Amino acid sequence: MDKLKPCIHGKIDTGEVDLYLTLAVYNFGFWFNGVRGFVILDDMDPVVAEVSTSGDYTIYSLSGNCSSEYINRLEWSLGIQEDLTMFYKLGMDDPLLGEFIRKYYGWRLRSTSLWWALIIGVCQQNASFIQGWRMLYNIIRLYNRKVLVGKAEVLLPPTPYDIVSNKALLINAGTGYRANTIYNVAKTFANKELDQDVLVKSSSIDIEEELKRIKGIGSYTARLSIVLAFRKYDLPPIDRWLRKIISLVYKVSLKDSEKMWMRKWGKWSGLAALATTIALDAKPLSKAIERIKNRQLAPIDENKPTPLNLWKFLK
DNA sequence: CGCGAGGACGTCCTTGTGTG
DNA sequence: CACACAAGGACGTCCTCGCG
Repeated sequence: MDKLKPCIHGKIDTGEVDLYLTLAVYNFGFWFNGVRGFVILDDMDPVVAEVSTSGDYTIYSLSGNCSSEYINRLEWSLGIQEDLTMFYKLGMDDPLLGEFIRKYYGWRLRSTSLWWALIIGVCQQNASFIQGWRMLYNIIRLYNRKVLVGKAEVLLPPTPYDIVSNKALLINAGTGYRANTIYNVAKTFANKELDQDVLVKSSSIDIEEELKRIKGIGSYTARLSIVLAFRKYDLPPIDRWLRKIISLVYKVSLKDSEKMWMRKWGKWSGLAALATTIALDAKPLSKAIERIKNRQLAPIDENKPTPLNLWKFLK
């Protein structure tokens, strides 16, 4: 097992960002325990930051040296510098997201590598929220890639090479037909046909088209991974669930839902889409509609997995 | 010929029904 | 009441078909 050595200590000036929320949402127990999180800054040549909810951090790398660029990357991953003023302004009185935005204004999306973002997207296909995250959990557990961060063993997502050389584990992870798509994605990365650092310079529209060339990656998956990996929010990943909800809340046809959403949220459309899943605890459609009717538009911590408390269940 | 609508597909979860 | 099992629901992508 690779041993990572500490290279930079520091404290994040969090401003209005709530690191608890930011680390908790859509996370696993092995990466967040309620007070400290591990943020993977490089999942190929492993670089991992250990971050406390108060902002103290240590960055670890193989060599024990690392450029201060990694501090930027950590802050970027946690959305520290992201100015959401306009997003809040747009959403403050929104019938769907208003309450969430008022109560959870400290939340920031936690970004991932494009590689892992695509896997997240594929696992959400044709699956309920918990089903998809269980697949991701299984993938990480089965490939069991670990590094030593200080004294702690930390799991990392498998690399594209791990997956290309052992496709069978994907099937065991309960990914079903998605195994083929994940394998296709892995091959694309392993063959260097996809490069996050190159793509980042393109527009969302062009990135989406590029990603859709991979068989099994459609519009939803491409857009979700653009949101997660690039913090570009202008193209919203809208699934059946959100389409129905939009049509209900804003009284538009299913067909016009996406147009309506983009008109309302503009360049924040993708972030708003993700926020909606958190606000409604990613409940299946029928339950989500009930929640909207009862005006329960902020997360409720029941004893069941939700985006916000997932880390308490999948450890 | 290009485009969009809509069906097929596939997997696991939830809900409902029946059994002991 | 506990459990097993069946049926239906939740979903995104791909492909076909028919329309303009």
